Order: sequence, then structure tokens, then C-alpha cells
Amino acid sequence: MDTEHQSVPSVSRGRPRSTKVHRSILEATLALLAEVGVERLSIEMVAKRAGVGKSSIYRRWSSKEALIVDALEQIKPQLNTSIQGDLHEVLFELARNFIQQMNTPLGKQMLSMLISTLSGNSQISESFWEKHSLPKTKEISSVIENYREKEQLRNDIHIDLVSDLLIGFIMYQLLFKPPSSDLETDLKEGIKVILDGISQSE
Amino acid sequence: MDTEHQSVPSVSRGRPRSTKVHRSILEATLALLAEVGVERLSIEMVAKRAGVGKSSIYRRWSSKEALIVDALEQIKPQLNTSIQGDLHEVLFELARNFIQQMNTPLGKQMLSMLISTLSGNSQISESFWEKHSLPKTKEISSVIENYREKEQLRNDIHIDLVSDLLIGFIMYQLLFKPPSSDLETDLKEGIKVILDGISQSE
Amino acid sequence: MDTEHQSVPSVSRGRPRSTKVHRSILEATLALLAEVGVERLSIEMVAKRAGVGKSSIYRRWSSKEALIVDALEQIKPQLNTSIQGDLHEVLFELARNFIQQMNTPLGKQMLSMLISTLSGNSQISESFWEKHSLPKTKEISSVIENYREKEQLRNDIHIDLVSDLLIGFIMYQLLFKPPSSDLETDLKEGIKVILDGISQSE
Amino acid sequence: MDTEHQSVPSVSRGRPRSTKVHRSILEATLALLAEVGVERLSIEMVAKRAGVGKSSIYRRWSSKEALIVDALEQIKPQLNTSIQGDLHEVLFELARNFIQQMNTPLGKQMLSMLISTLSGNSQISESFWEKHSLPKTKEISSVIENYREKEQLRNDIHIDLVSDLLIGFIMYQLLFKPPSSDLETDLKEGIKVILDGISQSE
DNA sequence: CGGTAAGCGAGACGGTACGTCGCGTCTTAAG
DNA sequence: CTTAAGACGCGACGTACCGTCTCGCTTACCG
Repeated sequence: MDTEHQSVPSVSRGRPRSTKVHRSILEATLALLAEVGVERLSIEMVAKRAGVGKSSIYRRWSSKEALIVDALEQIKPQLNTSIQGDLHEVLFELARNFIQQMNTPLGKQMLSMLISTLSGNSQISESFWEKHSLPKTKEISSVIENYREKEQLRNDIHIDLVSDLLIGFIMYQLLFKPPSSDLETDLKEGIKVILDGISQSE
Repeated sequence: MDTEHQSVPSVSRGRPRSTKVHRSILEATLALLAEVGVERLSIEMVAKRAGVGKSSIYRRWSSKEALIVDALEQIKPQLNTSIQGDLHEVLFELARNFIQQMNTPLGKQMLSMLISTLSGNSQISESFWEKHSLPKTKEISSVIENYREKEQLRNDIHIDLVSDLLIGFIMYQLLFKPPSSDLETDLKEGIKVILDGISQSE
Repeated sequence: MDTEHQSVPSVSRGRPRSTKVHRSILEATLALLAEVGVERLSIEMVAKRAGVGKSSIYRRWSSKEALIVDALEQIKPQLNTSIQGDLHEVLFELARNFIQQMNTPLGKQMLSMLISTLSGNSQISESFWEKHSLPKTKEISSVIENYREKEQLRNDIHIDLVSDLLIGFIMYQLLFKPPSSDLETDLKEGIKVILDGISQSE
Repeated sequence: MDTEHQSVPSVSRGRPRSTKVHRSILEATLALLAEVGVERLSIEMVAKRAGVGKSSIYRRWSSKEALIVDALEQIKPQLNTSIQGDLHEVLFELARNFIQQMNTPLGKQMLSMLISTLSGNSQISESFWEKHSLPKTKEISSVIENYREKEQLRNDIHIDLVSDLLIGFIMYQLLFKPPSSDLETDLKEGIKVILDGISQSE
């Protein structure tokens, strides 16, 4: 997933690379990704749209895939962990926020791109898991952890597993459910089931 | 996902399409999909491997994508709903069975291919949901339903939602977790959380 | 040029070949030749137009080329050698007649097809010369010969050569001059030059 | 016949087209034309032989036909109009020279290709006549014109017509006579007839 | 007069080549 | 040394026909 941010040699000689060029390439890529999808995206389109030569793209990214991955990185969803309320509310808001960011052409393509990258190459898969998925899981886990006492959660439960349960549920809703369905209601109920499943009193 | 709308002529005239050819194309496709992956698969390879002219492929499928989708359909996992035991055991076996079928290069490609198809086209998405995902959900739901009394499940819960929760969790494990991780243990624990979340006594 | 009139075996068994089919194939071929030209003619078009299966074509002709050659044979120009008048008039009428028959899309294609066949294969070339061109030359020669005394033609001249001169001139006019030009006037003058060139008195 | 209307951009930008590539394509085309003939020539063969991508061919020529026409243009015969002697000798040498250049597989294919192009499309025909045939005719005409006084040619004759008569005769000999025949003797006699036909004394 | 071998329309088959598109690299002149 | 432009070798796309091969049906002849 890491792609060629080949830090300009310390003793940089000649004309430095234009950051403007860099930015406009990424912007064009995202715009086209949203318009035509991953399959039909071509470097030639990107170059034309960005008003840039193909070589300026290949100077920065080693292949079409690298560029796409890098562009999609830009719109990685931000988890908003500063929500107040009880655990149901907090998790629901977290999820709603995430879904709102990803339930777009671009967001879905990012997710599916990610998945096909993962299922194709186990090396990328491994490193991606460590650099991105795992931290995300941990972020959610720590949110839950903070409520352990207040909400009387069981002690014999791996919190990370709860995060996975939640993330999996959200992803599934996002990717498999038809766009017409009402995600939010199902989401609320799903969270309830999970939280009930880990609360001590039962 | 079915792409062979060959509008069967009422009185079939001319030489009929060879089922042998049909089969060997699908076989070659699956074999190559496993060997080189979706990205590097070419119709020309398939034709050569199957010992078939390109035209015999395009006569049946309108594009590379259609062929791939159809080939992957062939290896759709079968849910084994005839397992005995308590609900934990039954669901665990169901999941383990599913994972075993899909945790292969071919299986993962099928899933990720499916996802990118779904996220690119909301029409396919809609019909796929109705023809495939929903029936699957219902199948699992009816398994759970059968245990409602015996296991004292709550009455105020949508069983379908529980199925989705389970499926989402399984998919997530399959697609995002690195191959090295121990899926089965996590699986068992996840199921436990879900079932606890819907059992009446709490 | 001779193509497969494979005289039905003496002990003909089974259903005999339909002459209607035979004819409609040739007709369709000529029609399409006139409409789309040799280059864009396809056996599939011919079959469809003739309301005939491809196999009925290949049963009679061994290849597309054989069919085309055979079809064009049908419209070989007929020399009208029964014209009255002095030699100028007779040759002019002969030529005008020929040009009228050949100055059509079909006629020109026949000629150019003939030429490319000739220049590609010296065996066909040899036999074609003997079977078709030479007889044609002789026919014209004998017309001229009949006038040798009456028109006081020189004795030291190969009449065949005069025929060739005439035919060459006509062909050239036909094939190279743009369709707009006035062939007849030039023709008359050309014939005059040739005849002057071989008349004794000079 | 010129097919490279590449509308030269005022300020040539980007990498310029390689003349080496251009040349090697034309060379390969001619070589293969001589080896396998027009019918069996394929762009793919040309590309391979020239060590060039297909796109480099299609960048310069819009179709197979355009390439072939252009390649054959390269070997257009040169009329040698600087010969000394009386008119018989000059015209004979001119003709002999032309025949020598064209009486090769390549030369004949050029001619027959030319003819089928001309007879298929009257627009090309018109412009070809103006750009190539007519100038050629005029060239020969001016050679003859120079001898008008010295050889006492008639005044009431269109010289161009004489040129056409000559060219037509040569072409006919070249294309229709079997390779075995003795072209030169016939040629000499034909020229004699034509010149006799236009000399004043008769 | 009924059986049967060939003809027939339709269209699938294995191929070859077409002309197009996009990849990632290379070559210009200008900055 | 970077940039925009765009040519380059290459490989795959999906299409069009080639000439061959089944299909199920029809038709004339021969016994």
C-alpha cells in the first residue's frame, strides 16, 4: 500500500518536483475514480484531466495500481472518537459517521479496491492489516474499553473481537445491501445485540 | 449475475452449442483464475487453455467480466444446514464450512470480484441481493428460528439481522484478517457474543 | 479459372443438387459484387442474400475466390462480330460494344479481379491466356483479316499484334481514365491511328 | 494515393515520429508483398518483420490498404526520358525500361493493386488520374512532340492519344501476356505501327 | 412405394487477422 | 532535472469471416 514517496535525494539537483503537479494528479485520479470507476480508469485519462504528462505520473508512482491506492488513501475515513453519550450512542454515531463517508461511489470503490488488493497478495495483506486495519480496530476497542466499568461489560471478552464484529457488520451492510435499504435502523439494532452480548448482567 | 440470456429459439435450428465446449471454457477460466488471478486473466489464455476459439467464448458471454462472474458462480459455497447439535455448534459448523470453501485463492477472488461488481453497479447490486444474498440470509435465519424455543431466544429480535451480523463477521474475518491468523477461535467467540446478545435470560 | 463443375457422378445417389440453389448463389454473388466490391464481399453475405446455407456454397465451390471467379465468368463480354461497314466502323462498334458491357462496377471488378489473378499466379495466367485472351485476340484478328484486301492492309504486319494494340488501348481507357472522360471520341481517333499505321499506301 | 495527411502541427511537440521506423515498415511491407503477395499480407506480419508495434503502423496509415498503396508508390517506375536516337529507338527504350522495372512480382502486384483500387472508387480514380497518370502521359507526349518536325508527324493528331495508345499497349503486354512470351519483339513492332499511323507521308 | 443417401438451411466450431486501447518506457524541446 | 507532449513496443480487447462440422429436415432415386 505504501507507494514510492521516494523522498527526494538530500542533495537535490535540477528543478524540484512540483507539488502542484502532484496534487492535481491525485485530484484528477479521485474525480475520475468517482466518475468512471476503477475498471475504466486509465492513466491517459488522468494525465489529460490533470493537465500533466504521463511521465510526471510515472515519475511519482510506479504503476497505475500504486497511484490508485495512494489516491484512495487520501479519503480514508476518519473515525470521530470524541462523541459523548452512552456506549450505544457513541458506537452508533461512530458507525453512522463511517457509513456516511463511505456510502459514496468513491468510498465503495475504495473498499472494494482494498479488498481485491488484500485477497490477491498476502504480503500486502499482512502489512495493510498491521498499518491500517489493526489500528482502526484498536481505536474502536479503546472507545469500548473506556466504557467497560460504566456499562458493566463482561471481563472474559476480547474487546478487539467486538470491534471486528461491529466493523464486519458495517462493511457487510455497506457492500452487500442494496443502496435503497435503510442502514441506520438495522445498525442500531445490530449494535444493541452486540452490546447485550457482552454485558455482564446476563 | 446470469449472463447467458440466449433467448432459446422455440425450434432450435442449426448445430446446437456444445456443452463440452461450455464446460471446458468454465473449467479453464477457474483454473487460470486460481493460477494468475483476475487482473492477469485474459480471454486469449482461456481460449488457448480450453482448446477453443475466442468466438466460442464470445458467443456465450458478452465480455471478459461476464465470463468471470459466471465462472465464479460455479463455485458458490454451499451452506450445510443439516448439522446436529446445539445452536452454537450448528452455527460454528456452518461458518467453518463456509470459510473452508472460500478461504482459497479462488474463493477470495470470487468474493472480491463480487464486491467490486456490486459496488460499481447498483442495478446488479439490487438483483444480486434478491437472488443470492437474501436467500442465504433466510437460510441461516430459518436455522436459528428452529432453535428459538429450545435456546430461549428473545422475541423482540429480527432473526435476519442476526444472520447478517454473523455473515458480516465471517466475511470480514475472511477478507481482512491476514491468512496467518486463527480464524476458528475468533469465530467461536464471535458466535458466542451474538447468541448471548439474543438470549432471553439477560 | 475452371472451378469444380464436378460433373455429378454417373451413379448419382441421394437427392440431386438443386440448380435453383446454384443459380441463386451466382446471382447473389454478382449482385453483391456490384454493390460492395470484391474486397468487402463475404461468403456469409452471399449465403444470406441467396437464402442458402454456407455449406451449399462450399459444396459447389472450393473457396471464396473460386466462387467469385466463376460468377464473373458469367458476365464475360460477348464480342459482336456481325457488324457491317468499313473496318473503322466495325472495330469501333466492336470496341464500343465491349466498353458498354464492361464500363460498369461489375465489369471493372471483373477486369481487375482477372488482372490480379493473372499477376499473382503464372500458371493460371498461362492457362487463362490460352483459354480466353488468345481466342479473343484471334476473333478480332480474323475480323481484321477479312478486310485485309478490301482495305489494302500491309502484308508485313502481324494481325494479332494489331488486335493487342486495340485491346490494350481499350483496357487502358476503361481502367485508368476517370469515369467522366469521353471514351468514344478517343476511341475513334485511336482506331484511326492504328489502321493508318497498317494501311499499305503509306 | 498519399495517405499521410498528418496535418503537421505548427509547433511540433512531443517525441517526433521516427523516420527509421517509417522506413523499416515500408521495407518490410515491400519485402513481404514480394514474398507472399497482397492477399496473404497481414499487418501483424509487417509489424513483426519490421520489429515494430502495430500501433506504429496504424499511427501512420489508417488501414492495411493505405499502407500497401503507399509502399507500392515507393517503387513507382521512373521514366527515363533522356535517351538519344530516332523516335522509334527512344520510345522503345522508354518502354523496355518501364517493362524491366515492372515485370517483377512486386511490379505486377503494384499494377494490379492500382487497378483494383481505381476500379473500386471513382474519387480515387479521378485524383490518381490527375496526379499520376496524366503527368506520365504528358511526359511521353512531350518526348514525342520534340520529334514532330524531325520525323514529320501529322498535325491533326492528339499527341496525348498516341501516348495513351503506347501506354495501353505496354500495360496489356505486361499484365495479360504469359511471362514466357517475347515482349520486346512485339513491343518494337507495336511502336512501329503506332508511329507509322501518325507519320505525315501516308 | 418405402428406405435411404445425399442435399439443404442454420448456425456452432477452431482459427486468423483486423483495427483499437492502454500500459509503462523513451525522446523531444522548453523551462 | 522536470515538464507536457506524444511516439514507441507490446499485449489484449471484441469483431468479422474463413472453411469445416454437426444438427434436424426434405427430396429424389432405386430396389
